[in-house]
Amino acid sequence: MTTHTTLDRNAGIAVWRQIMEALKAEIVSGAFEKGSRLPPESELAARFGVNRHTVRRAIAALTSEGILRADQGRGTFVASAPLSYPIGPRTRFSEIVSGQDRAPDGRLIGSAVEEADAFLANQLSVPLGTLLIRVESLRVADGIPMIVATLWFEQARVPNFVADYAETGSITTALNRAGIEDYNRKETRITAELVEARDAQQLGISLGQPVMVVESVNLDTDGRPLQYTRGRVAADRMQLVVSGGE
Amino acid sequence: MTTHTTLDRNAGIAVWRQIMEALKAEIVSGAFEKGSRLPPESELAARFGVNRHTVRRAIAALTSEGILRADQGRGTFVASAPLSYPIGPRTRFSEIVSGQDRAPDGRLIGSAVEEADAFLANQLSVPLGTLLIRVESLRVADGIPMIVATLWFEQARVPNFVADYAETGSITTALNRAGIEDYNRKETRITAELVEARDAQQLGISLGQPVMVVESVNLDTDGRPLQYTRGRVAADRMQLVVSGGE
DNA sequence: TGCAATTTGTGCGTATGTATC
DNA sequence: CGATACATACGCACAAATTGC
Repeated sequence: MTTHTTLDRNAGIAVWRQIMEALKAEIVSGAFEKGSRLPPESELAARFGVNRHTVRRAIAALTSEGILRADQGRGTFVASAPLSYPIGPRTRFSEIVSGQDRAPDGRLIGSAVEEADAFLANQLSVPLGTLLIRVESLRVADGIPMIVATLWFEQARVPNFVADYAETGSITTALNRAGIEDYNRKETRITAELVEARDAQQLGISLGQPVMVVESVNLDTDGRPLQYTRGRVAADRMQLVVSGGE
Repeated sequence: MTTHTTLDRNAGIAVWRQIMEALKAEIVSGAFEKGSRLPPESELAARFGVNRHTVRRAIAALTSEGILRADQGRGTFVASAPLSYPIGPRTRFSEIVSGQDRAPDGRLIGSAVEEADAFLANQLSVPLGTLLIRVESLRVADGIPMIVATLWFEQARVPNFVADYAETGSITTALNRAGIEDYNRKETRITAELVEARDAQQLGISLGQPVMVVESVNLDTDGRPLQYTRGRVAADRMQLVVSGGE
Protein backbone atom coordinates (compact mmCIF):
# COMPACT_ATOMS: atom_id res chain seq x y z
CA MET A 1 0.00 0.00 0.00
CA THR A 2 1.14 3.50 -0.78
CA THR A 3 0.96 5.60 2.29
CA HIS A 4 0.98 9.06 0.94
CA THR A 5 0.09 11.10 -2.06
CA THR A 6 -2.58 9.85 -4.37
CA LEU A 7 -2.01 11.26 -7.81
CA ASP A 8 -4.67 13.65 -9.02
CA ARG A 9 -4.89 13.58 -12.77
CA ASN A 10 -7.32 16.42 -13.34
CA ALA A 11 -5.99 18.93 -10.86
CA GLY A 12 -4.11 21.01 -13.37
CA ILE A 13 -0.82 19.82 -11.95
CA ALA A 14 1.29 17.59 -14.13
CA VAL A 15 1.78 14.07 -12.83
CA TRP A 16 5.55 14.32 -13.05
CA ARG A 17 5.41 17.35 -10.80
CA GLN A 18 3.25 15.59 -8.24
CA ILE A 19 5.76 12.75 -8.20
CA MET A 20 8.57 15.24 -7.85
CA GLU A 21 6.90 16.78 -4.81
CA ALA A 22 6.20 13.37 -3.31
CA LEU A 23 9.81 12.30 -3.68
CA LYS A 24 11.07 15.57 -2.29
CA ALA A 25 8.78 15.21 0.69
CA GLU A 26 10.14 11.75 1.37
CA ILE A 27 13.71 12.92 1.13
CA VAL A 28 13.01 15.85 3.41
CA SER A 29 11.35 13.67 6.01
CA GLY A 30 14.26 11.32 6.10
CA ALA A 31 13.01 8.24 4.28
CA PHE A 32 16.17 8.43 2.20
CA GLU A 33 19.39 9.69 3.73
CA LYS A 34 21.96 11.71 1.89
CA GLY A 35 23.98 9.49 -0.41
CA SER A 36 21.50 6.64 -0.34
CA ARG A 37 20.19 5.10 -3.51
CA LEU A 38 16.64 5.58 -4.67
CA PRO A 39 14.62 2.60 -5.84
CA PRO A 40 15.12 2.05 -9.58
CA GLU A 41 12.96 4.02 -11.94
CA SER A 42 10.95 0.98 -12.95
CA GLU A 43 10.08 0.30 -9.32
CA LEU A 44 9.08 3.89 -8.66
CA ALA A 45 7.00 3.85 -11.81
CA ALA A 46 5.17 0.77 -10.58
CA ARG A 47 4.67 2.31 -7.15
CA PHE A 48 3.17 5.50 -8.52
CA GLY A 49 1.31 3.67 -11.26
CA VAL A 50 2.85 5.69 -14.09
CA ASN A 51 5.16 5.25 -17.00
CA ARG A 52 8.89 5.21 -16.39
CA HIS A 53 9.30 8.36 -18.49
CA THR A 54 7.10 10.23 -16.08
CA VAL A 55 9.23 9.21 -13.14
CA ARG A 56 12.29 10.17 -15.12
CA ARG A 57 10.98 13.67 -15.63
CA ALA A 58 10.40 14.05 -11.90
CA ILE A 59 13.92 12.81 -11.25
CA ALA A 60 15.27 15.18 -13.88
CA ALA A 61 13.59 18.11 -12.14
CA LEU A 62 15.04 17.09 -8.79
CA THR A 63 18.44 16.61 -10.41
CA SER A 64 18.39 20.14 -11.77
CA GLU A 65 17.60 21.33 -8.25
CA GLY A 66 20.68 19.54 -7.04
CA ILE A 67 18.71 17.16 -4.85
CA LEU A 68 19.35 13.97 -6.82
CA ARG A 69 22.13 12.65 -8.97
CA ALA A 70 21.77 9.76 -11.45
CA ASP A 71 24.64 7.55 -12.57
CA GLN A 72 24.11 5.40 -15.58
CA GLY A 73 24.23 1.75 -14.66
CA ARG A 74 24.46 2.45 -10.92
CA GLY A 75 21.32 4.17 -9.84
CA THR A 76 19.95 7.46 -8.63
CA PHE A 77 21.28 8.92 -5.41
CA VAL A 78 20.32 11.61 -2.95
CA ALA A 79 22.89 14.33 -3.57
CA SER A 80 21.77 16.84 -0.97
CA ALA A 81 18.63 16.72 1.06
CA PRO A 82 16.61 19.95 1.16
CA LEU A 83 17.74 22.17 3.98
CA SER A 84 16.46 21.53 7.43
CA TYR A 85 16.44 24.40 9.84
CA PRO A 86 16.92 23.31 13.43
CA ILE A 87 15.25 25.75 15.77
CA GLY A 88 16.89 26.33 19.08
CA PRO A 89 18.46 28.96 21.31
CA ARG A 90 21.44 29.45 18.98
CA THR A 91 19.62 29.52 15.69
CA ARG A 92 21.70 31.31 13.07
CA PHE A 93 20.95 31.05 9.42
CA SER A 94 24.52 31.19 8.21
CA GLU A 95 25.73 28.48 10.58
CA ILE A 96 22.85 26.20 9.72
CA VAL A 97 23.38 26.58 6.02
CA SER A 98 27.15 26.18 6.07
CA GLY A 99 26.74 23.28 8.47
CA GLN A 100 24.88 21.50 5.68
CA ASP A 101 27.60 22.20 3.13
CA ARG A 102 25.83 25.06 1.43
CA ALA A 103 26.89 28.62 0.81
CA PRO A 104 24.82 31.11 2.78
CA ASP A 105 24.24 34.69 1.78
CA GLY A 106 22.08 37.52 3.07
CA ARG A 107 20.97 40.18 0.63
CA LEU A 108 19.70 43.53 1.77
CA ILE A 109 16.43 44.30 0.02
CA GLY A 110 15.59 47.52 1.77
CA SER A 111 15.55 49.36 5.05
CA ALA A 112 13.74 52.15 6.84
CA VAL A 113 13.58 53.95 10.13
CA GLU A 114 10.18 53.93 11.83
CA GLU A 115 8.59 54.42 15.21
CA ALA A 116 7.70 51.44 17.37
CA ASP A 117 4.00 50.68 17.41
CA ALA A 118 2.38 48.88 20.30
CA PHE A 119 3.25 45.41 19.04
CA LEU A 120 6.90 46.11 18.32
CA ALA A 121 7.35 48.12 21.49
CA ASN A 122 6.07 45.12 23.41
CA GLN A 123 8.25 42.63 21.55
CA LEU A 124 11.40 44.69 21.99
CA SER A 125 10.57 46.06 25.45
CA VAL A 126 11.02 49.67 24.40
CA PRO A 127 8.74 52.68 24.87
CA LEU A 128 6.10 53.36 22.25
CA GLY A 129 7.47 55.55 19.49
CA THR A 130 11.10 54.52 19.93
CA LEU A 131 12.99 54.80 16.66
CA LEU A 132 13.57 51.41 15.10
CA ILE A 133 15.52 50.24 12.10
CA ARG A 134 13.51 47.96 9.88
CA VAL A 135 15.51 45.74 7.55
CA GLU A 136 14.14 43.62 4.73
CA SER A 137 16.47 40.83 3.82
CA LEU A 138 16.56 37.82 1.57
CA ARG A 139 18.48 34.80 2.77
CA VAL A 140 19.93 32.57 0.16
CA ALA A 141 21.59 29.16 0.20
CA ASP A 142 23.63 28.13 -2.85
CA GLY A 143 21.92 30.88 -4.80
CA ILE A 144 18.44 29.64 -3.99
CA PRO A 145 16.25 32.07 -2.04
CA MET A 146 15.05 30.49 1.18
CA ILE A 147 13.70 33.14 3.49
CA VAL A 148 12.39 36.67 3.21
CA ALA A 149 12.79 38.26 6.60
CA THR A 150 11.87 41.54 8.17
CA LEU A 151 14.00 42.49 11.17
CA TRP A 152 13.52 45.29 13.66
CA PHE A 153 16.25 46.71 15.91
CA GLU A 154 16.35 49.64 18.25
CA GLN A 155 18.16 52.23 16.20
CA ALA A 156 20.16 53.63 19.08
CA ARG A 157 21.79 50.26 19.72
CA VAL A 158 22.91 49.50 16.18
CA PRO A 159 23.09 52.84 14.35
CA ASN A 160 25.22 51.55 11.49
CA PHE A 161 23.56 48.18 11.05
CA VAL A 162 22.24 48.67 7.53
CA ALA A 163 25.60 49.53 6.03
CA ASP A 164 27.35 46.74 7.91
CA TYR A 165 24.79 44.17 6.89
CA ALA A 166 24.83 45.26 3.27
CA GLU A 167 28.59 44.88 3.27
CA THR A 168 28.93 41.55 5.05
CA GLY A 169 25.66 39.79 4.30
CA SER A 170 25.67 38.40 7.79
CA ILE A 171 23.50 39.59 10.64
CA THR A 172 25.81 38.13 13.25
CA THR A 173 28.81 40.00 11.83
CA ALA A 174 26.90 43.26 11.53
CA LEU A 175 25.84 42.98 15.16
CA ASN A 176 29.41 42.22 16.20
CA ARG A 177 30.50 45.51 14.66
CA ALA A 178 27.94 47.28 16.83
CA GLY A 179 29.58 45.73 19.86
CA ILE A 180 27.07 42.92 20.35
CA GLU A 181 29.06 39.77 20.76
CA ASP A 182 26.41 37.17 21.35
CA TYR A 183 22.69 36.67 21.41
CA ASN A 184 20.19 33.89 21.96
CA ARG A 185 16.82 32.97 20.57
CA LYS A 186 14.13 33.53 23.17
CA GLU A 187 11.12 31.97 21.56
CA THR A 188 9.99 31.03 18.09
CA ARG A 189 6.40 31.10 16.91
CA ILE A 190 5.46 29.30 13.75
CA THR A 191 2.43 29.48 11.55
CA ALA A 192 1.70 29.24 7.84
CA GLU A 193 0.08 31.57 5.34
CA LEU A 194 -0.35 31.94 1.63
CA VAL A 195 2.57 33.82 0.20
CA GLU A 196 2.15 37.54 -0.47
CA ALA A 197 2.81 38.90 -3.94
CA ARG A 198 6.01 40.71 -3.01
CA ASP A 199 7.44 37.73 -1.15
CA ALA A 200 6.48 35.38 -3.97
CA GLN A 201 8.55 37.43 -6.34
CA GLN A 202 11.53 37.57 -4.00
CA LEU A 203 11.42 33.84 -3.31
CA GLY A 204 10.65 32.90 -6.86
CA ILE A 205 7.59 30.84 -6.01
CA SER A 206 4.06 30.97 -7.38
CA LEU A 207 1.21 32.84 -5.80
CA GLY A 208 -1.09 30.56 -3.86
CA GLN A 209 1.84 28.61 -2.42
CA PRO A 210 2.20 28.35 1.34
CA VAL A 211 5.00 29.88 3.35
CA MET A 212 5.89 29.24 6.96
CA VAL A 213 5.87 32.39 9.01
CA VAL A 214 8.50 32.29 11.73
CA GLU A 215 8.40 35.00 14.37
CA SER A 216 11.21 35.22 16.86
CA VAL A 217 12.86 37.45 19.42
CA ASN A 218 16.58 37.41 20.07
CA LEU A 219 17.97 38.40 23.45
CA ASP A 220 21.40 39.81 24.19
CA THR A 221 23.58 38.29 26.90
CA ASP A 222 21.79 40.40 29.53
CA GLY A 223 18.47 38.92 28.51
CA ARG A 224 17.28 42.15 26.95
CA PRO A 225 15.34 41.95 23.68
CA LEU A 226 17.61 42.91 20.84
CA GLN A 227 15.85 42.01 17.65
CA TYR A 228 12.40 41.01 16.51
CA THR A 229 12.19 39.01 13.29
CA ARG A 230 9.37 37.93 11.06
CA GLY A 231 10.60 35.49 8.43
CA ARG A 232 8.67 33.95 5.58
CA VAL A 233 10.13 30.60 4.61
CA ALA A 234 9.56 28.85 1.29
CA ALA A 235 7.82 25.74 2.55
CA ASP A 236 8.97 23.47 -0.25
CA ARG A 237 12.63 24.35 0.18
CA MET A 238 13.06 24.12 3.88
CA GLN A 239 11.89 22.17 6.82
CA LEU A 240 11.90 23.37 10.39
CA VAL A 241 13.20 20.85 12.87
CA VAL A 242 12.58 20.97 16.59
CA SER A 243 14.63 18.47 18.50
CA GLY A 244 12.66 16.98 21.35
CA GLY A 245 15.57 15.29 23.02
CA GLU A 246 16.68 17.73 25.75
CA MET B 1 1.57 49.57 -10.19
CA THR B 2 0.09 46.16 -10.70
CA THR B 3 2.23 43.37 -9.39
CA HIS B 4 2.70 41.13 -12.39
CA THR B 5 2.34 37.52 -11.51
CA THR B 6 4.87 35.60 -13.50
CA LEU B 7 3.21 32.58 -15.02
CA ASP B 8 5.46 29.58 -15.37
CA ARG B 9 4.75 28.08 -18.72
CA ASN B 10 6.71 24.88 -18.30
CA ALA B 11 6.55 24.33 -14.58
CA GLY B 12 4.23 21.37 -14.80
CA ILE B 13 1.39 23.46 -13.43
CA ALA B 14 -1.34 24.36 -15.87
CA VAL B 15 -1.74 28.08 -16.48
CA TRP B 16 -5.42 28.01 -15.55
CA ARG B 17 -4.45 26.59 -12.17
CA GLN B 18 -1.83 29.23 -11.56
CA ILE B 19 -4.46 31.87 -12.29
CA MET B 20 -6.94 30.11 -10.05
CA GLU B 21 -4.44 30.17 -7.19
CA ALA B 22 -3.54 33.77 -7.83
CA LEU B 23 -7.20 34.79 -7.71
CA LYS B 24 -7.81 32.74 -4.60
CA ALA B 25 -4.81 34.32 -2.93
CA GLU B 26 -6.20 37.76 -3.72
CA ILE B 27 -9.58 36.87 -2.32
CA VAL B 28 -8.01 35.42 0.83
CA SER B 29 -5.82 38.44 1.34
CA GLY B 30 -8.89 40.65 1.17
CA ALA B 31 -8.40 42.37 -2.18
CA PHE B 32 -11.99 41.44 -2.98
CA GLU B 33 -14.55 41.35 -0.20
CA LYS B 34 -17.40 38.91 -0.04
CA GLY B 35 -20.11 39.83 -2.51
CA SER B 36 -17.90 42.11 -4.53
CA ARG B 37 -17.62 41.77 -8.28
CA LEU B 38 -14.52 40.53 -10.00
CA PRO B 39 -13.11 42.38 -12.99
CA PRO B 40 -14.61 41.11 -16.26
CA GLU B 41 -12.99 38.06 -17.80
CA SER B 42 -11.52 40.05 -20.66
CA GLU B 43 -9.81 42.37 -18.22
CA LEU B 44 -8.41 39.50 -16.16
CA ALA B 45 -7.23 37.84 -19.35
CA ALA B 46 -5.38 40.99 -20.31
CA ARG B 47 -3.88 41.34 -16.86
CA PHE B 48 -2.53 37.79 -16.82
CA GLY B 49 -1.59 37.88 -20.46
CA VAL B 50 -3.62 34.83 -21.41
CA ASN B 51 -6.61 33.94 -23.49
CA ARG B 52 -10.07 34.52 -22.05
CA HIS B 53 -10.77 30.79 -22.19
CA THR B 54 -7.97 30.18 -19.73
CA VAL B 55 -9.38 32.67 -17.26
CA ARG B 56 -12.79 31.08 -17.65
CA ARG B 57 -11.40 27.74 -16.66
CA ALA B 58 -9.84 29.21 -13.52
CA ILE B 59 -13.16 30.85 -12.66
CA ALA B 60 -15.00 27.58 -13.30
CA ALA B 61 -12.73 25.79 -10.85
CA LEU B 62 -13.28 28.45 -8.20
CA THR B 63 -17.02 28.29 -8.83
CA SER B 64 -17.09 24.55 -8.27
CA GLU B 65 -15.32 25.15 -4.97
CA GLY B 66 -18.03 27.58 -3.99
CA ILE B 67 -15.71 30.55 -3.81
CA LEU B 68 -17.06 32.39 -6.86
CA ARG B 69 -20.43 32.65 -8.53
CA ALA B 70 -20.95 33.86 -12.10
CA ASP B 71 -24.21 35.47 -13.18
CA GLN B 72 -24.87 35.77 -16.88
CA GLY B 73 -24.75 39.37 -17.94
CA ARG B 74 -23.93 40.72 -14.48
CA GLY B 75 -20.49 39.49 -13.65
CA THR B 76 -18.57 37.16 -11.37
CA PHE B 77 -18.92 37.58 -7.64
CA VAL B 78 -17.17 36.40 -4.53
CA ALA B 79 -19.61 33.95 -3.00
CA SER B 80 -17.77 33.07 0.19
CA ALA B 81 -14.50 34.52 1.31
CA PRO B 82 -12.48 31.88 3.10
CA LEU B 83 -12.74 32.48 6.82
CA SER B 84 -9.69 33.44 8.77
CA TYR B 85 -9.03 33.82 12.47
CA PRO B 86 -6.54 36.54 13.25
CA ILE B 87 -3.39 35.21 14.82
CA GLY B 88 -2.12 37.26 17.68
CA PRO B 89 0.86 37.09 19.98
CA ARG B 90 -1.33 35.58 22.66
CA THR B 91 -2.43 32.44 20.85
CA ARG B 92 -2.57 29.87 23.60
CA PHE B 93 -2.02 26.50 22.06
CA SER B 94 1.65 26.10 22.78
CA GLU B 95 1.08 23.04 24.92
CA ILE B 96 -0.27 21.16 21.96
CA VAL B 97 3.11 20.95 20.30
CA SER B 98 5.03 19.83 23.34
CA GLY B 99 2.20 17.68 24.58
CA GLN B 100 0.42 17.09 21.34
CA ASP B 101 -0.68 13.64 22.36
CA ARG B 102 -2.61 14.86 25.34
CA ALA B 103 -5.04 17.02 23.45
CA PRO B 104 -8.16 17.18 25.56
CA ASP B 105 -10.61 16.29 22.82
CA GLY B 106 -9.52 13.55 20.44
CA ARG B 107 -12.06 12.08 18.05
CA LEU B 108 -11.43 8.80 16.29
CA ILE B 109 -12.17 9.21 12.58
CA GLY B 110 -11.04 5.84 11.38
CA SER B 111 -8.45 3.13 11.61
CA ALA B 112 -6.91 0.37 9.56
CA VAL B 113 -4.27 -2.30 9.65
CA GLU B 114 -1.68 -2.07 6.92
CA GLU B 115 1.81 -3.22 6.05
CA ALA B 116 4.79 -0.95 6.56
CA ASP B 117 6.13 0.52 3.34
CA ALA B 118 9.73 1.66 3.02
CA PHE B 119 9.10 5.04 4.56
CA LEU B 120 7.19 3.84 7.61
CA ALA B 121 9.52 0.90 8.15
CA ASN B 122 12.39 3.34 8.31
CA GLN B 123 10.63 5.76 10.64
CA LEU B 124 9.55 3.04 13.05
CA SER B 125 12.67 0.86 12.66
CA VAL B 126 10.68 -2.24 11.79
CA PRO B 127 11.07 -4.68 8.87
CA LEU B 128 9.29 -3.91 5.63
CA GLY B 129 5.80 -5.35 5.65
CA THR B 130 5.37 -5.34 9.42
CA LEU B 131 1.72 -4.97 10.34
CA LEU B 132 0.91 -1.47 11.54
CA ILE B 133 -2.16 0.12 13.01
CA ARG B 134 -3.05 3.37 11.32
CA VAL B 135 -5.28 5.72 13.25
CA GLU B 136 -6.92 8.85 11.87
CA SER B 137 -7.90 11.31 14.54
CA LEU B 138 -9.34 14.80 14.75
CA ARG B 139 -8.30 16.99 17.65
CA VAL B 140 -10.66 19.66 18.72
CA ALA B 141 -10.31 22.59 21.08
CA ASP B 142 -13.33 24.52 22.27
CA GLY B 143 -15.39 22.74 19.65
CA ILE B 144 -13.16 24.01 16.83
CA PRO B 145 -11.26 21.41 14.84
CA MET B 146 -7.56 22.11 15.01
CA ILE B 147 -5.56 19.12 13.82
CA VAL B 148 -6.13 16.11 11.65
CA ALA B 149 -3.53 13.54 12.56
CA THR B 150 -2.55 10.16 11.22
CA LEU B 151 -0.72 7.91 13.68
CA TRP B 152 1.06 4.64 13.01
CA PHE B 153 1.93 2.01 15.62
CA GLU B 154 3.38 -1.44 15.35
CA GLN B 155 0.32 -3.61 15.76
CA ALA B 156 2.04 -6.27 17.83
CA ARG B 157 2.90 -3.74 20.51
CA VAL B 158 -0.55 -2.20 20.93
CA PRO B 159 -3.06 -4.77 19.65
CA ASN B 160 -6.07 -3.19 21.29
CA PHE B 161 -5.19 0.44 20.69
CA VAL B 162 -8.11 1.43 18.50
CA ALA B 163 -10.77 0.31 20.96
CA ASP B 164 -8.94 1.89 23.87
CA TYR B 165 -8.47 5.17 22.07
CA ALA B 166 -12.08 5.29 20.92
CA GLU B 167 -13.19 4.73 24.49
CA THR B 168 -10.90 7.18 26.26
CA GLY B 169 -10.16 9.80 23.60
CA SER B 170 -6.62 9.90 24.90
CA ILE B 171 -3.59 8.43 23.22
CA THR B 172 -1.60 8.36 26.43
CA THR B 173 -4.29 6.40 28.24
CA ALA B 174 -4.67 3.97 25.37
CA LEU B 175 -0.92 3.38 25.36
CA ASN B 176 -0.92 2.91 29.13
CA ARG B 177 -3.43 0.09 28.72
CA ALA B 178 -0.99 -1.57 26.33
CA GLY B 179 1.63 -1.44 29.04
CA ILE B 180 3.51 1.55 27.73
CA GLU B 181 3.93 3.89 30.62
CA ASP B 182 6.01 6.63 29.16
CA TYR B 183 7.40 7.92 25.90
CA ASN B 184 9.33 10.88 24.60
CA ARG B 185 9.24 13.02 21.54
CA LYS B 186 12.33 12.42 19.47
CA GLU B 187 12.10 15.14 16.91
CA THR B 188 9.48 17.29 15.28
CA ARG B 189 9.70 18.35 11.66
CA ILE B 190 7.54 21.15 10.40
CA THR B 191 6.64 22.18 6.91
CA ALA B 192 3.61 23.65 5.17
CA GLU B 193 1.41 22.48 2.32
CA LEU B 194 -1.89 23.29 0.73
CA VAL B 195 -4.66 21.40 2.45
CA GLU B 196 -5.97 18.20 0.88
CA ALA B 197 -9.67 17.83 0.14
CA ARG B 198 -10.39 15.30 2.88
CA ASP B 199 -8.55 17.31 5.53
CA ALA B 200 -10.24 20.51 4.44
CA GLN B 201 -13.60 18.93 5.13
CA GLN B 202 -12.55 17.60 8.53
CA LEU B 203 -11.04 20.91 9.57
CA GLY B 204 -13.82 22.98 8.07
CA ILE B 205 -11.50 25.17 6.03
CA SER B 206 -11.53 26.03 2.36
CA LEU B 207 -9.49 24.34 -0.28
CA GLY B 208 -6.40 26.34 -1.12
CA GLN B 209 -5.69 27.21 2.48
CA PRO B 210 -2.34 26.27 3.96
CA VAL B 211 -1.83 23.72 6.68
CA MET B 212 1.25 23.13 8.75
CA VAL B 213 2.44 19.56 8.46
CA VAL B 214 3.96 18.36 11.71
CA GLU B 215 5.80 15.04 11.57
CA SER B 216 7.11 13.44 14.70
CA VAL B 217 8.39 10.21 16.14
CA ASN B 218 7.83 9.16 19.73
CA LEU B 219 10.29 6.88 21.48
CA ASP B 220 9.58 4.55 24.36
CA THR B 221 11.75 4.61 27.45
CA ASP B 222 14.24 2.28 25.78
CA GLY B 223 14.67 4.76 22.93
CA ARG B 224 12.85 2.52 20.48
CA PRO B 225 10.47 4.18 18.01
CA LEU B 226 6.92 3.66 19.18
CA GLN B 227 4.77 5.92 17.09
CA TYR B 228 5.04 7.99 13.96
CA THR B 229 2.61 10.86 13.58
CA ARG B 230 1.76 13.15 10.71
CA GLY B 231 -0.49 15.98 11.79
CA ARG B 232 -2.08 18.62 9.59
CA VAL B 233 -2.73 21.80 11.53
CA ALA B 234 -5.16 24.50 10.42
CA ALA B 235 -2.63 27.28 10.00
CA ASP B 236 -5.05 30.12 10.58
CA ARG B 237 -6.21 28.72 13.90
CA MET B 238 -3.02 27.73 15.51
CA GLN B 239 0.51 28.82 16.02
CA LEU B 240 3.36 26.55 16.99
CA VAL B 241 5.60 27.91 19.66
CA VAL B 242 9.13 26.76 20.25
CA SER B 243 10.76 28.07 23.39
CA GLY B 244 14.41 28.97 22.92
CA GLY B 245 15.47 27.41 26.19
CA GLU B 246 14.50 23.88 25.22
C1' DT C 1 38.41 -12.35 -19.17
C1' DG C 2 33.67 -12.99 -20.67
C1' DC C 3 28.83 -12.64 -19.90
C1' DA C 4 24.40 -11.89 -17.86
C1' DA C 5 21.63 -8.94 -14.92
C1' DT C 6 20.53 -4.48 -13.49
C1' DT C 7 19.88 0.27 -14.13
C1' DT C 8 20.03 4.68 -16.40
C1' DG C 9 19.82 7.09 -21.04
C1' DT C 10 17.55 7.74 -25.59
C1' DG C 11 14.45 7.48 -29.56
C1' DC C 12 9.99 7.18 -31.70
C1' DG C 13 5.04 6.68 -32.37
C1' DT C 14 0.61 7.65 -30.39
C1' DA C 15 -3.14 9.48 -27.60
C1' DT C 16 -4.76 13.02 -24.69
C1' DG C 17 -4.67 17.54 -22.38
C1' DT C 18 -3.73 22.44 -22.62
C1' DA C 19 -3.79 27.08 -24.66
C1' DT C 20 -4.15 30.07 -28.44
C1' DC C 21 -6.46 32.08 -32.40
C1' DC D 1 -17.17 25.97 -32.11
C1' DG D 2 -13.47 24.24 -34.74
C1' DA D 3 -8.33 24.35 -36.21
C1' DT D 4 -3.69 24.49 -34.72
C1' DA D 5 0.53 24.16 -31.84
C1' DC D 6 2.59 22.42 -27.95
C1' DA D 7 3.04 19.89 -23.56
C1' DT D 8 2.02 15.73 -21.21
C1' DA D 9 1.85 10.74 -20.55
C1' DC D 10 2.19 6.22 -22.29
C1' DG D 11 4.27 1.99 -24.50
C1' DC D 12 7.87 -0.31 -26.60
C1' DA D 13 12.54 -0.93 -27.90
C1' DC D 14 17.30 -0.53 -27.59
C1' DA D 15 21.89 1.58 -26.29
C1' DA D 16 25.37 2.48 -22.61
C1' DA D 17 27.36 1.93 -18.06
C1' DT D 18 27.99 -0.68 -13.93
C1' DT D 19 28.04 -4.73 -11.04
C1' DG D 20 28.63 -9.49 -9.86
C1' DC D 21 29.51 -14.17 -11.10
